[in-house]
Amino acid sequence: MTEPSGRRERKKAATRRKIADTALRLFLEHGYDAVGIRDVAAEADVAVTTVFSHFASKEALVFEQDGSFEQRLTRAVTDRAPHEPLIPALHREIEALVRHCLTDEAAPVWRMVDASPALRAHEESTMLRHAESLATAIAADLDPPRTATACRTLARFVVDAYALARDADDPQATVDEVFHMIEAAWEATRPS
Amino acid sequence: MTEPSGRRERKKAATRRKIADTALRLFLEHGYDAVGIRDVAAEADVAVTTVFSHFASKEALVFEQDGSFEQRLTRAVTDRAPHEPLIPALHREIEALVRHCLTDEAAPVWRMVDASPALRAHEESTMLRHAESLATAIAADLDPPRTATACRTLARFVVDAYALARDADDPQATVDEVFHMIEAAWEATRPS
DNA sequence: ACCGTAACACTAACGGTTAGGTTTAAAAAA
DNA sequence: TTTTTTAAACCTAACCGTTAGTGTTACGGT
Repeated sequence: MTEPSGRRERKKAATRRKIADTALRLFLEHGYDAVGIRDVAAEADVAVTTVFSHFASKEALVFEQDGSFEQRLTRAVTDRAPHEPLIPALHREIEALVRHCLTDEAAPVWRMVDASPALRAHEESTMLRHAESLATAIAADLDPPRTATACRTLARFVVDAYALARDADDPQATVDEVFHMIEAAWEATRPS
Repeated sequence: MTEPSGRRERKKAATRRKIADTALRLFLEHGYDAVGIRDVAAEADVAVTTVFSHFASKEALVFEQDGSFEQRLTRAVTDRAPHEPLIPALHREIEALVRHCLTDEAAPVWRMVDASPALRAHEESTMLRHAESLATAIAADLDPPRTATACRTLARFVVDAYALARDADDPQATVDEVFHMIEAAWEATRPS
């Protein structure tokens, strides 16, 4: 059909990035609740409707490039070294993701998220969606297969590890401790 | 101070119940999204502001008597028979709670909740709040104490069991399977 | 009988979100 | 090139949940 070539797409992407950048800047400067969509639109020099044609909601402006999270989780399962056990691979990936949240670049955003109920709620439900796709990735990639329930449960436990570690005093240690429990839970699903 | 006696309180309770009943009826009849707060207020013959003086949000109209959930979870921990192990007590309670959701009375409401993103999001975040208070209840009531992280993790796993069972094909079996994993995870936290 | 106050009402607005219909400019067709 | 089509962005105006401001009523304590 339409070969993806050209100015139109570039302009669209530029508009999108301009909106997202402007929004994040304003949010961090003045606080998420203090900045309205109309403010974002004005500062980015676009119409309000344009904002919503690029982003489904105000919260989505904050989690702009969050497609990566789901990808990284599922790839940690599917792209791992042959015969590498599942849990350590997930352990490593969650640890990396948690560490990324503590970056100087990412930390202020997460502080903002934790401060806003709307943003927290949005994050929680996207986490659950991610857990679902992680569950299917796990189910698809299992040498001795497990129950669908076991896979779904593991997936939820894994995203729990992420969530728990993110607002723990010692995120690093928390990831390890939770994964120690996850490992045991997963062992218990071994078909005898 | 003011002894809680009399007509005023009765009238207030009556108004509250009338609003909640009307709202739930309209929601089930026409769908949650199709019914506005103004519709609820008109049908209950109260002002819109009165609705919000009794309920914090539109979603709260659906989860009217949901204070019981948190209580039942924490009481399953604190009020259990002396020396009864923790996990089976939680197992029984979650099983009972899940079974309650499948009641002819409660099932349509949950179908409605599952159909509405707003309601789902609301439920998810209240679940996480419940997990937090369950975690403190667990931490307070432990013969050989465990890490705060271990308690929080267990609490989240338990509410995961509830959530997973509620939209599983065989809720009963799912509760058992998830709790089998939880039991193993909890064993792994035993101080050696 | 009186007063304080809790419950409710009314109006008007704010902020996120969407629908309707128009303009602009890129892409494809002629 | 010129024409036609299409998709991005615009504007206006509204809808809906929610809240603030400001009464008004009637219950309860004195």
